Amino acid sequence: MSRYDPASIEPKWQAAWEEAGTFVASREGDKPKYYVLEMFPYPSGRIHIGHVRNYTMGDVIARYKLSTGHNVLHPMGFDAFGMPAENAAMKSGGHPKTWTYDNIDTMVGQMKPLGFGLDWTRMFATCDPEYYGQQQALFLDFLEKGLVYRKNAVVNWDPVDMTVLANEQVIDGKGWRSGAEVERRELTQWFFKISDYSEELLEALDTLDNWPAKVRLMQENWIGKSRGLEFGFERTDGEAPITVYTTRPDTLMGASFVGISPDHAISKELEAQNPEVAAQLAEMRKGGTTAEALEKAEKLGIDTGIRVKHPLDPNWELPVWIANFILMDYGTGAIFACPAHDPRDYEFATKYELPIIPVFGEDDITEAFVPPKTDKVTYLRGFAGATEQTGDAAVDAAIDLAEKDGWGNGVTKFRLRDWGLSRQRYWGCPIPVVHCDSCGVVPEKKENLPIELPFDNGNEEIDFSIPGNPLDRHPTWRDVACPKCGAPAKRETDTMDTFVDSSWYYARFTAPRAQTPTDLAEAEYWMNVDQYIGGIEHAILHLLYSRFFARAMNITGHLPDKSREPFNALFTQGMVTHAIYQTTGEDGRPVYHFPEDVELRDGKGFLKDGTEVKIIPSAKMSKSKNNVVDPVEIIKAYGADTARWFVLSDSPPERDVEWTASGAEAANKHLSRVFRICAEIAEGDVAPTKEDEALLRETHKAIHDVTMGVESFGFNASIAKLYGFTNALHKSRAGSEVKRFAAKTLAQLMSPMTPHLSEELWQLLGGEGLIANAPWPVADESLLVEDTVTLPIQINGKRRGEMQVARDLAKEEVEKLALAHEAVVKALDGGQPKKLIVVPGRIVNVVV
RNA sequence: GCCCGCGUGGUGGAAUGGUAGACACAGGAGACUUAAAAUCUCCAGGCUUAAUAGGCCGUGCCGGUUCGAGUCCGGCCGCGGGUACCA
Repeated sequence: MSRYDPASIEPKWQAAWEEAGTFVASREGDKPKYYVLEMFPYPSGRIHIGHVRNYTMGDVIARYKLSTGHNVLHPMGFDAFGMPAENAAMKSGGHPKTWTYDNIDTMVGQMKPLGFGLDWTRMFATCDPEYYGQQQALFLDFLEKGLVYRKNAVVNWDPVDMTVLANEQVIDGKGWRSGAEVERRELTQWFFKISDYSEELLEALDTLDNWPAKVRLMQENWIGKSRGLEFGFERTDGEAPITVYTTRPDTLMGASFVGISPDHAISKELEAQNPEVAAQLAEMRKGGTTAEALEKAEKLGIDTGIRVKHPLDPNWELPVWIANFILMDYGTGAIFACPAHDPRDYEFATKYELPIIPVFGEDDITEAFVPPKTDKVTYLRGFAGATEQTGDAAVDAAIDLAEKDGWGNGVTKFRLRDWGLSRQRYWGCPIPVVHCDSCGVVPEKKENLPIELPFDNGNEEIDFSIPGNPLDRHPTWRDVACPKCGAPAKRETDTMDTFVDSSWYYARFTAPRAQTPTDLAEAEYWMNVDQYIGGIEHAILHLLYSRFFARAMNITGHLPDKSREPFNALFTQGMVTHAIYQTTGEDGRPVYHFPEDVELRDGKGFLKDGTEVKIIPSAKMSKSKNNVVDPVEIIKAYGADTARWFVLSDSPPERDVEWTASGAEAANKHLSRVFRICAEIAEGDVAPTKEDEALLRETHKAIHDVTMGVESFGFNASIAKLYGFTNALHKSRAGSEVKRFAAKTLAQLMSPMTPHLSEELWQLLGGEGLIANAPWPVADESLLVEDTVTLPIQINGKRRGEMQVARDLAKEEVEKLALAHEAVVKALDGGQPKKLIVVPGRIVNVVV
């Protein structure tokens, strides 16, 4: 009997699938279609174990759907633009393009041996001119429909390198290379009008039944619809009033001061007039642009000297402060502060000794009191509605009053901001417009697309060793004739955010070689994505941007109406995490070490030279943190099926798993065992026995349970059942015919997870054709029900015994049997039960 | 800071509000073997007990709802993800 030898069987079956075109998506026949998509990878250089887990899950679905009679589309590509390629070029020379395509080659080379049922004929990378040229066409169509515009926005500015930094490149408020303190600076940039769709994107969340509730909740909070009051504070100096927006108008009697953003028009006016204010504002603008940095920054304020009148009491004057925690992007960039009921206002008021006046609750407070708006509270200084009411009711009453008295308006606002897509970087999709002195911003002509990135600068490769955007200092690329008037003009040198690339790739996969962004007939057939699979880290940005893009593509005629929500079902798989090993470099910034360089002793980690490293447990695998685990060694040692089986077993797919190297060997042992058991059965010649029926029942139970697991993303549960079924098959003394049926079924049930082994077993057991094409087994319902069940007996909720009863035994009979049970008799001690609960087929609980 | 999750044996984890720990890993005992590997059989939450039976404790911590809570509710603690230029 031959042994399980993945090294020989895996390439054999991969070749067989390729030759048969098993996974090439086809529209043939009148089969239903199924589109399964995993979030495509960034070509970082090597695939890691998280990719294997992600793509194996998608492959299980794809192969399962193929065997249940679907035309399956299961494509793969690369999200290939982005900073790491430029960083690599900066660090070790070379060109982002060669770096990226080399990485893609490597990764495809690593993925193919895993035997994924992918349609490789559709593969593309977003950095292919063929792809990004169509993206430029989309941009031009969006521009024409008013879905793109320009405005000022704040970026991280490194004053030493004279360059824009990504948030990731700002570490503790300092530039990652220069170490200089970062400033916030305004630039004119391109924006998608996603905010026009705030309401629709919010409401449509309700239709996404097959999305995780937590993702919908996160998007709901991100879109952040709020109802509040907008009103003007009259200035005592007679200048134009300051308009504020507040979601808590009920706390107006607790007003302490009016706060304006450092980027507010009044702040800028004062900055121009007053050098002292200018200096203080410069201080406020230090640090990064992230919400976290802004929120956590020490509260800073400047008293403008301006005074305003309280809308409810003309004799009450409030000071106007510039405050660094107020965002210009949200509301009107100005607020009234109520320190008693807002933690940030409280911190600010305490620091600058401004009044703190409670509006509801206790009159004597030591921290901001912020109960949920649905809670009823007692108003000490209410001015609208009842004395005792919920925050929501009080807000409504305050808005009504303001509108009735004519000093304010109830308005609905969204937190969602327009999507800034401009990036001052080389390795991205060029924005296809030209800046002309006389014509202004001129769209490039479609026939000139793609506007390709220049590979070199004249005769030499583009230089990435100097900070800044090489496109900006590339005259032959940058200087062009205006497409409209022909006069000398300059190409836009900003490129697009890489989120643009990933916002429509799912649509492109339906017709990856089309001469237009999509082919409507193909999109009509294959869209929507029936099952999208990816990491929870994309819950907000990528998924929201994609939802917006699908709408924009529908409006511009590139997608059918049904695709305005492009992903019918979403599954967010957990991440594969791994500890980060960190020390601190001479410059005070963190240095990350590879796991193989760290020795673990008593839960502490040490470098070879004995330096202790800080261990940050369970962190997302990230190339920049050097904690990525490479699956190649496992594949080499045990084969692809073992790797696939292993990443699916044990952990529920939605949960994070901490990577450990043990266990792979065990998975391999199990597959060898399955091979051995099946090979023996293939050769067996035993007449039917009285155990046949029992094995038949086990087989049908396995079909049922494994199928349920696959359908519900419970792959770990499916695998647990498969272990159980394998053990049952191994122990069974049934005849050869039933055993062969059971073994063939086992091979089929395993085939989405371990396709190569299953093909081999299928062949060995005399199955017809490829197992990949064999119809999925169907469980015989009549063989699933057991005649008798074990009923646990509880006394006061604690298990005290059990009894065997017929499955459909009447409730009264069960009660009678339970009361006669030894443990119950003892507990009752002659008395009557207080209560008797019988859950048929489940449990009996006696309360004494 | 804010939003969203997660927390169960030595380990990964199972459990429509109904027998907590399925299925595995690591471990232990035995069979086979000259021996080892491989394979096969069995044991296994903690405490109590010579052992078994029995009992008690036990799903991060504190409290609540319920006949019954890992599961639902409230409050903490810890860890992770996102936080709009990492992808």
